[in-house]
Amino acid sequence: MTATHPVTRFAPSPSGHLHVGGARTALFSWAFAKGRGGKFIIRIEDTDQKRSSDAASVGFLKDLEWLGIRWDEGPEYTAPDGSRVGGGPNGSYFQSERLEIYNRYCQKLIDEGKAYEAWDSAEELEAMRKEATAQKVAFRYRFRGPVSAEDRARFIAEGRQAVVRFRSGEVAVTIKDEVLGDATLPAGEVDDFVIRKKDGFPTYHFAVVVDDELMGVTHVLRAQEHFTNTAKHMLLQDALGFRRPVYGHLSIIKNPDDSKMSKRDKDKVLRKAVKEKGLATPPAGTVTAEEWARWIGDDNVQLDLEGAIRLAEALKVQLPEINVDDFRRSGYLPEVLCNFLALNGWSPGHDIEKFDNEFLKERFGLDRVMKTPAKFDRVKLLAFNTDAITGMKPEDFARRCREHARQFRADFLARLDDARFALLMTACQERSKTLDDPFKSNGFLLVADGALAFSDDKNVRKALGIGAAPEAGPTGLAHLRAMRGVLAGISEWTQAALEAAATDYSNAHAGGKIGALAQPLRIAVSGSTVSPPIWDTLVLVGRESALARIDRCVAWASELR
RNA sequence: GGCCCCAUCGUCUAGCCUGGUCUAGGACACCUCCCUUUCACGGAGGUAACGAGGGUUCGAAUCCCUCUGGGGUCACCA
Repeated sequence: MTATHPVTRFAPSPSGHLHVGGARTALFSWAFAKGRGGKFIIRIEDTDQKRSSDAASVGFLKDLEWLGIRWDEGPEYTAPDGSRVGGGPNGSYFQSERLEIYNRYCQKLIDEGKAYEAWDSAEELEAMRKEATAQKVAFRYRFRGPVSAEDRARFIAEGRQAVVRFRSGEVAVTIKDEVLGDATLPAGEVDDFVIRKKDGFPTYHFAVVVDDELMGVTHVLRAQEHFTNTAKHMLLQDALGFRRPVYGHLSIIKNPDDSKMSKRDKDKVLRKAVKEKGLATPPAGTVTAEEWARWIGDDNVQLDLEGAIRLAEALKVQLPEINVDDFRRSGYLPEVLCNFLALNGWSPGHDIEKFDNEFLKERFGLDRVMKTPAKFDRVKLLAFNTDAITGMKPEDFARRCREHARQFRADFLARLDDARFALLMTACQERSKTLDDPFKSNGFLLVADGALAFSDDKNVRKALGIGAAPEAGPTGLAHLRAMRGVLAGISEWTQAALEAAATDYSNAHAGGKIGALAQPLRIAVSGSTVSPPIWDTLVLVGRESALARIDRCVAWASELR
């Protein structure tokens, strides 16, 4: 590959979910390569045996696909539309399946005297670190002299295993970075780091350097936490005679409170709520006692998503969206998420801020990437999503909501016939900020007439005229009683007929103020003062249910004082 | 703590490289008013930033230094 055809890669450790920070890195890497006629590769960095690597380990691939980020090489994946991505000539794209390759290069380094076996135990290393801390210097591992053949044999007999360390040499290293600029680490900063672990697996530093070379990676975009590591990678590249990719380190994405956006944030919110409420046992139907105990006992333990959602509902707290999948569940559009993610850390200039991935691909470059960390502003994301939904063709909105419902709101699909579902869509589009809003805010459509709870709040009382002075005229409740009769006698249960009948009534009895009876009706059929337009709502609920609900509401409200 | 990096409205950012056109632009949020059968949408205005201090210069948001603040990293995790 020449410089005109760059190769980028996204190389996460295995995970079932794609974090927004990772999504942005992937998006930028994809845009950079694809906008220049190059290739985008995905590689799984699963060299840590302690982290499980079951089938769910590449669950995040579906998130990438959903965002519209396709890879030219990498794990094989079949998209929901049946198209296949992945594969490629440089496999395996799982590092755990490339051990012999790493070993070959590792051995080469040992043979050339550029790396060596180190037999220190964890305790010995710990002691050395303590010593360094006591002397207030940073711990740097250095070659401790050759190990004699007898010692080596003894270590092996004892069952000890060696790691392989890279002999870094005490040289200053200048990190070249297209985003942050160049930085020089003084001599001695890089120590003799481990390149092969006791278990025979390569460390990240070693595997990443070997794979980037073998896969022809020309440009590496990764999280800023790797910035200093780059020195190690450069030293390794020199020792191995490898080419050096161009590096660009991306700043982190932060929460509004300045903390780093983390997958643990959900648990953080839940723990806080539990603490505030002084809960000692899990609310019924949320998580099992064992899960609860494990979770409470260790702040590093994360609840599984379903359990976390149930607990959040029970505690009445809102879980923060962290993963791409969370935003999907909340009804955000993938193109909006991409747009917004790109805006966190990059901008095309000229006051342009709404764009699609095609535009990103054409315009993205490292020179306009921000060096500073960005706070993830969900409010602005929501505004972007709202704009996109408002501008959507009604048929597209309906189609995408239906798809969303299939995944996350199956009960609506089951309960509403096609005509009503379609009406719900048209009634909701202009007031929806997400694909989930039509469902989230219209739960009253699913409850049985006899189970609808009326909200006893200020707005409801005002609309119903509870406690109003008699001389103020007929109350909302009185209008509701009267409208019950009007509605029962209506010939056709359509928006037009309902509105006409209500208008007649309001002209005759409410001074032409339709709101005087629309609000009580809304309360009666939906339980609160908020719903889609009232005539749509009445049609959605249906005549029989509407009348039944009005009766119940009248009975309920008559008891209010 | 050592090493490295960074610094424009509350937030995301434009401008900085190639000093003057910047009494610093846009977007989201916020405030006011209008529209309105609820909620939301929409319309019209408005508040709001160059972290501090020194230089360089006729002139600095833009160049240099110091301070302050923030971030990253110092694993047999990636």
